[in-house]
Amino acid sequence: MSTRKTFLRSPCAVANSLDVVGDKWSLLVVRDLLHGKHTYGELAASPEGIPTNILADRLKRLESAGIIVRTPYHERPIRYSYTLTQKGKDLGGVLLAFVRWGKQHIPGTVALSASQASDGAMASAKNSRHTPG
Amino acid sequence: MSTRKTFLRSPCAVANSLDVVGDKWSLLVVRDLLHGKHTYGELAASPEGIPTNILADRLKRLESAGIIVRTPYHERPIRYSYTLTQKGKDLGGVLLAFVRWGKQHIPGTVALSASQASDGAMASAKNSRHTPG
DNA sequence: GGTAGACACTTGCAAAACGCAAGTCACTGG
DNA sequence: CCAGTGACTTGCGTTTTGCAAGTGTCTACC
Repeated sequence: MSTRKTFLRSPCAVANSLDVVGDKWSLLVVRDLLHGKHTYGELAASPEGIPTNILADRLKRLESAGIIVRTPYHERPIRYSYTLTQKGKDLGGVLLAFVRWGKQHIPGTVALSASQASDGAMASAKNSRHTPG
Repeated sequence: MSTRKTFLRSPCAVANSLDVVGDKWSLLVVRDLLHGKHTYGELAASPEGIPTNILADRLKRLESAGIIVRTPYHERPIRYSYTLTQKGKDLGGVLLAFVRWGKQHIPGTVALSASQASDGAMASAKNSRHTPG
């Protein structure tokens, strides 16, 4: 399902990355996945309150972008588990950059995710509160 | 300008960063500004072709978010020059993370910005004026 | 075996954002 | 006076978002 399906609107890596994950929700889903969540219900329960139709749509998009994979973990009422591919895990660097910027420039924010993903610089985000999100 | 003017939908730095620059165009504007562009016309001429109403809106949003500042460079037909604040320049780290990810995972993309600044040097991207992206 | 949940989604709209084209305003140059 | 440029603004149709409610399949309890 991927034989030259992409016309790039420009060769810029930033522009094309944003075409894939440049919306308000995709990276939050990746963040939660990186955090160890892996079911639809866990993802839907994040404190930002993603609408369920958006979540379903983002999961489809992220899957077809090769960022996550969907594997059944229960058969008869079919239930899927979502996990990051390497491509998805590599977004940890982007998440970390956002965490750093947000912590530095938006008062009241803390690092709740991505800290141990690709850089140990802020692995101390665990001693704080740990309500999911 | 930082006395709890906004209700954060969650304390997560990623979520709040995305509320500010989590759309398809804002970071491209920042990229161009980092690249040395600074007038409306230069920004509108980027290869991704941002619609002018979107550009005008993003410039307002980025200004009220403290990411850019607008200073007049011509008086009688008033013309403004847009430049990044430190907060805006610090988004270079995010851009760089996107460049890395895009180059690694999206075939056909190249780093047209932020790449030659390598790792930590983004913050010093002032007026180097490389080839426009 | 009937009712009550939970989980993983879908579906139906209304509201907002986006994107294209065209228009405006203040000048400059001929 | 008329064409043109730079910096926006306005109109309007399309797309995406967001809220609520609904569906289907099971498990739990009585």
